[in-house]
Amino acid sequence: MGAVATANVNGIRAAATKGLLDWLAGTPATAVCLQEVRARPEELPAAFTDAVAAQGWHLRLAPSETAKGRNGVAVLSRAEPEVVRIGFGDPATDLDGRYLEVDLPGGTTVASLYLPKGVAGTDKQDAKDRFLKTFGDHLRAAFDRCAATGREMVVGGDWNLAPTELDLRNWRNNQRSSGFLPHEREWFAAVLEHGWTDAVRAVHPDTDGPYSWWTYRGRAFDNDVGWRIDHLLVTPGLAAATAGAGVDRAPSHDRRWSDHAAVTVRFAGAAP
Amino acid sequence: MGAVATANVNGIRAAATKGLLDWLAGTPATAVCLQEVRARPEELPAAFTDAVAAQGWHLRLAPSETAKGRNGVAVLSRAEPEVVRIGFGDPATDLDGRYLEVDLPGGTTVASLYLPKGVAGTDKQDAKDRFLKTFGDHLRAAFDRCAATGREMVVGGDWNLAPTELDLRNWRNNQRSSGFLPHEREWFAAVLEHGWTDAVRAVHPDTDGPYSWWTYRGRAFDNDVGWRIDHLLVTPGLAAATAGAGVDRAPSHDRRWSDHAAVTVRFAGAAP
DNA sequence: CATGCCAAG
DNA sequence: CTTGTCATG
Repeated sequence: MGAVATANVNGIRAAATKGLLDWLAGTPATAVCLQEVRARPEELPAAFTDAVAAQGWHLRLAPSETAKGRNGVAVLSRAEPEVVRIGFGDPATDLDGRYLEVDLPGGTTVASLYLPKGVAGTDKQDAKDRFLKTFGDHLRAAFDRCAATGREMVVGGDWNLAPTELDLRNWRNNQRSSGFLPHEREWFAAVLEHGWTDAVRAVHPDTDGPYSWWTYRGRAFDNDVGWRIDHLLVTPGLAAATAGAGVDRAPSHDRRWSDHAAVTVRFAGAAP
Repeated sequence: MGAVATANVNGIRAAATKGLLDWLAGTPATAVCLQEVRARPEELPAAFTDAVAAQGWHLRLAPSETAKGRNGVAVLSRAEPEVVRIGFGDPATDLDGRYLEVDLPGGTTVASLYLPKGVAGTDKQDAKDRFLKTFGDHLRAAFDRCAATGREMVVGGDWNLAPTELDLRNWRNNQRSSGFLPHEREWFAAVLEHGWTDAVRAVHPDTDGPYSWWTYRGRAFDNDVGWRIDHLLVTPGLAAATAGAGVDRAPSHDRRWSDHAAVTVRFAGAAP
């Protein structure tokens, strides 16, 4: 029995002052994927790294080497990682702090993903689309490798993409918004078609949401005007072992430590 | 009986959240010179301008037209100004939000000055030195005009200059620092020589300080490692009427609303 | 060490 | 609306 969580922390230094440590202390997860860490390891306050270590976490962090204070993904795990891989072999993005894989003891790989945010009709969307192309190839190859070797894998992250009409509050108004463009949804559908399982959607096949991101502007959080863009994709063995999945929506606006909420999947049995 | 104060607020919007309004409500001053307002009039929160008006102040603000969020001087007065003049006729600096004069009813002029900060040996020092030249001419001309017409005048501001060894804690270490360069001190001495009176120094001729600025770094405020760079210069009639002058040092580090403290001069009799 | 600006989200 | 950066103080 174990669990894996993912959370876009929107600046780990800010989140640390607003309750991230309390959340970490209480999560059932044995591995946590973080995105938008927005700090290099040496920029983390000692008080934070000390507290994380005291809670029994191992931290592996892939900051952006290309833009200070931007992006940055990490994996916290209760077990010490055996192998760490930064990027997925794409020279255009490997140093951007967007993808990190750790192999954990027991045959499970946990990956943290921060997929680029696009702006429809701009060069940012072009960059996102290029990432989707190369990352889609990586996801399929990783799936096949797991199938061949018997490993299990979780890819947790901010995918900056709502897969279906269930996954954002105002889908009709957002059909030309990046994150809900037809070709982005088709891309995600093809990933699932290859064999990956969207753990939260598998557990909640018909509900609106649960959303995982709400803009800080206006009353979006209080009115639950959100998007489900943070996903945990799992290989078939973990999909079969899934015992629950959902969003840890903060109890109140004042208790949020990010504009995203953490997403968690729990597994029955040994894994991971 | 009246009083005039000067304060570099280091961002009036930030100062407003930290106690500036309480200080304004309690000051005996009938006119207050502000520097580093760092906002245009339309950028001030309505709650702030409303509170200021409710306290009975008239606000005249000369923001920087050349750099957003920089400089900016203002005068608050209990009486409504009769005339407002921005700059002192120097095309190189008039639009920089560094100098404002208001003529108040009763024959008193109050000016708010934010003299450039220099960095010794750089073009910033060259700009400061050019300002000293043209502003020194203005000060002398204004003094002579007051003498000829019977007006009184107060020039309050951040002069970015400690006039003597009494005016900074570590003068030996700062002999090559901008703000304590020999030619800057000579410039100030020449201003006094022309007839202007440094009100605080006149009241406290022999004391170290009182300092009016302490860097936010380290424990400068708690250890009183400061500089006296905020001055109120007055014409002879007000110098003769001076009943007291000093620095309103905040009671604690936590109660400061700026890295500068307010400086106040009190007058006996009618003026201003 | 704090300000307001900025690009980004 | 919030993040971290930056230039400036």
